[in-house]
Amino acid sequence: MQELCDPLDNLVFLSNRVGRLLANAIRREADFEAWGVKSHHMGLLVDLWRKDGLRQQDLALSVIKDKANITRLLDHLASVGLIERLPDEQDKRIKRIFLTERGKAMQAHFWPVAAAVVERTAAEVSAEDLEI
Amino acid sequence: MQELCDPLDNLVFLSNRVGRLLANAIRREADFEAWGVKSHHMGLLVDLWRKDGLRQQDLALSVIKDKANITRLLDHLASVGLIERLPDEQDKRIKRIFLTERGKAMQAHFWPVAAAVVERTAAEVSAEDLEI
DNA sequence: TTGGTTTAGTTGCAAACGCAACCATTTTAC
DNA sequence: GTAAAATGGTTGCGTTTGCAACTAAACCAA
Repeated sequence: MQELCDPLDNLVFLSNRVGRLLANAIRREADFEAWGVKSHHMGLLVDLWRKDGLRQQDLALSVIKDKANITRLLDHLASVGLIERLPDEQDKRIKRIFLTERGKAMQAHFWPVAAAVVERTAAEVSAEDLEI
Repeated sequence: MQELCDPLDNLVFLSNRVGRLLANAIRREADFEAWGVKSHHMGLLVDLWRKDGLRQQDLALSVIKDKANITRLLDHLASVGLIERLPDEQDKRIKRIFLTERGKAMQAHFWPVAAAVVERTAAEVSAEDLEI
């Protein structure tokens, strides 16, 4: 049993740790609260910065939060003027999420800081990675 | 800017996805609810299965939840007889967390199922991994 | 020693979360 | 075509979560 499990839970364990190390470090150094958002919203924003015009359902899958939460988080992001919901032309059920100018401005300010943090943690990560 | 960011947020993105893919798959196939715990407790248990006798603070760091939550989650795990808190001899502030026999029994039942799931997802993971 | 700072754990409270039920729209099957 | 099933999004509700304030114990400095 031990032989099977070690690499496996290492994988789970590591992937959790990496994401959280980064999240914590970034939270410390980049103050996204100045933009009117909290840490809960960052996952959504990062997704949108990667790819604009997603459906709420896409975001739910990628961030792995309930679609009900996505609704509420997007309500907030819209209220602080970072995103807007535009109806899909072909499918009237769908609302596509787009960054506003303010949303893109935030990305421009936020990205470099986050990048620096990740680069700094990259060393430890790859070190641990090699063990596996 | 774009050159810097792509590999970096891929890392964040991937590590999130991997952990959650696994978590979801395992939840579907191994019913830990039969042991009186919910998904929220699993991270804690996995940590303890890796290493017994940790402090609550250690668990908080590793699971990256608030230490207040660790207290509450451990309250529950203790109430269903999976763990016990023993005071540290040298430092009276510290409570060390140990698995009970029942806690170890759960590990024995749970590990093989989780292992199978992870092995099955390992293929996609390493595929995505190569992109980075 | 004493007094101030740090660390471990607990409790209160507001916010975020997952689940389920719901409405609207689209797709599938007959 | 129409009825049934599936999909996208919203709302309600009970639980979990993070933050802040707190107690107790250990550490450090004068």
